[in-house]
Amino acid sequence: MATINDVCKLAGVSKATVSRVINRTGQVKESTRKVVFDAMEQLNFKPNSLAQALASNSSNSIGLIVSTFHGNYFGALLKQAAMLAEQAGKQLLVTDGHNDPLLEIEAVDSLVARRCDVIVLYSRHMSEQDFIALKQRISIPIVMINRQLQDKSCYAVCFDQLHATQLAVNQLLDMNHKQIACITSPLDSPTGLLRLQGYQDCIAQHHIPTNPALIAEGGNTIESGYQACQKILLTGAPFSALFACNDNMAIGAMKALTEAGLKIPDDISVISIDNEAASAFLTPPLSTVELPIEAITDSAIKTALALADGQKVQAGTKEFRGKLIVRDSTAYLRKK
Amino acid sequence: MATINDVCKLAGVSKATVSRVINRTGQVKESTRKVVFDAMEQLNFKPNSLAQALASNSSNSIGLIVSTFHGNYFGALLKQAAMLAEQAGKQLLVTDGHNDPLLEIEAVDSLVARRCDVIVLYSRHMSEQDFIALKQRISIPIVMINRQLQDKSCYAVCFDQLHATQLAVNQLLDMNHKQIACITSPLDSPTGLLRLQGYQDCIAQHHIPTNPALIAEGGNTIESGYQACQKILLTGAPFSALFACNDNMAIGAMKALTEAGLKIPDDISVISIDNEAASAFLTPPLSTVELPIEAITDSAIKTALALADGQKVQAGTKEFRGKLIVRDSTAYLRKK
DNA sequence: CTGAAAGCGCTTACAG
DNA sequence: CTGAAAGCGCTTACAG
Repeated sequence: MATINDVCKLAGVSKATVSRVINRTGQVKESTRKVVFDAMEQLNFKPNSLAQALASNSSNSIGLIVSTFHGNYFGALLKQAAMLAEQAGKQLLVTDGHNDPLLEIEAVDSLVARRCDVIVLYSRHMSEQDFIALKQRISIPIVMINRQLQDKSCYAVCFDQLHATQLAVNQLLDMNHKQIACITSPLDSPTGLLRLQGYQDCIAQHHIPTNPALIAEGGNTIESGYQACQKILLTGAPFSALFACNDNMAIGAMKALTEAGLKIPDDISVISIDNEAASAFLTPPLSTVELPIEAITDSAIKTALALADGQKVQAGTKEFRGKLIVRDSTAYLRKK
Repeated sequence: MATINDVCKLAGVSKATVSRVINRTGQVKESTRKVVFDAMEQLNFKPNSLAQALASNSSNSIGLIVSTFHGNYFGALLKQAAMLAEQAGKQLLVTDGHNDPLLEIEAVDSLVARRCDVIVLYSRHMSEQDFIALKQRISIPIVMINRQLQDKSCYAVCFDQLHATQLAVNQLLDMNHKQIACITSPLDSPTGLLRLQGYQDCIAQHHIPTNPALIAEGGNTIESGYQACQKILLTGAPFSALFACNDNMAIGAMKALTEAGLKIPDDISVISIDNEAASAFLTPPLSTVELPIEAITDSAIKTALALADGQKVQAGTKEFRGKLIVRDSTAYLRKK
């Protein structure tokens, strides 16, 4: 692979000059620019970005850690992030955090070793304490996605989980449902806990006692929603509506309900959170809460870009709100 | 950020020695190893992988270009690739090719600039000619996913598209369907063309004339499947079965059929290709062909790893076959 | 077992 | 407008 020295020889100029034409920096006479350019073409020369990064002390890249590569949710996030990074002329280095706080830290370290200009971390499980420690340890700015942080000196963006949950559950309550089942997200994560809490708060505000038989923990997958719903059905506890903490679990639950001979929404109303692409095309179409995944990604990446650029950025957590989308899986409770 | 020189000073040894303990290479007395190790700990030193790559002339990374970050399909591929790369102790550099041959070439060049040890390219649109030219131009080994290449000196893995299509369409034919509609993938890609051809071949083999009114081009999305199906319905041409070239389009089509008052599978059988996670949970569950996405990724990455390692690898295209999964969206044609 | 020195492929003051 | 030289943070023969 041709190096800058090969170009120098062929063009008969110094490395400094070649560097200037590569980077369009400083003054270069048009005629010598052309000579250098032709030499680069002829040798099929591509500057080694590792060497550039080392010499200029800037890798011109932003590191992104996602919880998992799986699913439409992170697909949308990655797509948006890649687009913004490209627009800004930055490399995007993407890493899989494997949904595990320890592996997330490893992922961050690998990004640190590659000297990213800034790191964006989407974490479901890392404790705030660990995050702060991490932030102190590395000397690269880091922005967190998906978490409401107490520490106001951190950069973070997240969804208003309680609000999203309220939108969903209140919709059921407004339709006169009293006996509302809930399939939760994994309860070892802050998001899972917040959504469960939101559900419980809404129920409590309407002076409805919580019924543990109507709550089952899921794993965010279709299959887990199916199983959790079967578990609730098995208790025999009556309910007229179901709130699933994400669309995938709602899809699984709808299957379990249908198999149990229940009609949606005639017998059971179903609502959830996410607005996956498939949700509008289910039978019946799923009522859900859309989360502004593009907007949150935008905010995180733009903050990161500004930080990488050395700009002063307002610290703290920015919160984004979801939007209720009512479709045909929810209906008013019929008087019996 | 601490450098190797800081560690040298603190530990009172030379760079060579520090390098040896970092890389566990050569002999180092246990006592000095410990001194160096402690110094690294104390300084929170992480070797700069850019400098390592430059000095050792190996970036220890494999570059991967996907057609798009969107969707479960590439999510599964990325997840698998990330796992294998990690196991092998390699960095995985992922880039978005934006489903466009020109941007794919740009993506490859950016990976070349980063001096990946090997590149894996998933391309839907790049012509074989362009690929060969690309391969010649860069001096890094490259393996192609998703394409059957004529040139036997290239490394490639792909699905047997004709076979997958036959599995689906023959299932319909075996169930006595004669009038079979088809929603194609985009016809500007080899995969789209192959699947259409497979459909046409099967029909022809059963001496059934092709009816252009029963064929509509889709865009691989749910929405496009919905629209394509409406278009077919509008022609008024009778059909008892529908083959959609992927699950997403089948989901959209099922919606359109249901809205038109048709029952699946009583009035219309539906089958497709992909076996998305949601497909088993639709009403009715979707018959489809599962493609071994993990296996193909495995093969591509392992080939890449061997190439990066300088091993001799058998060139040519490896082909993988899908598996028919019959569920309830298909039924025997009822005699009328 | 350890160190001095050259080198990886660039960038960037500094001088002219 | 251009070049010589130092330096980025490492690795790797080579010598001892």
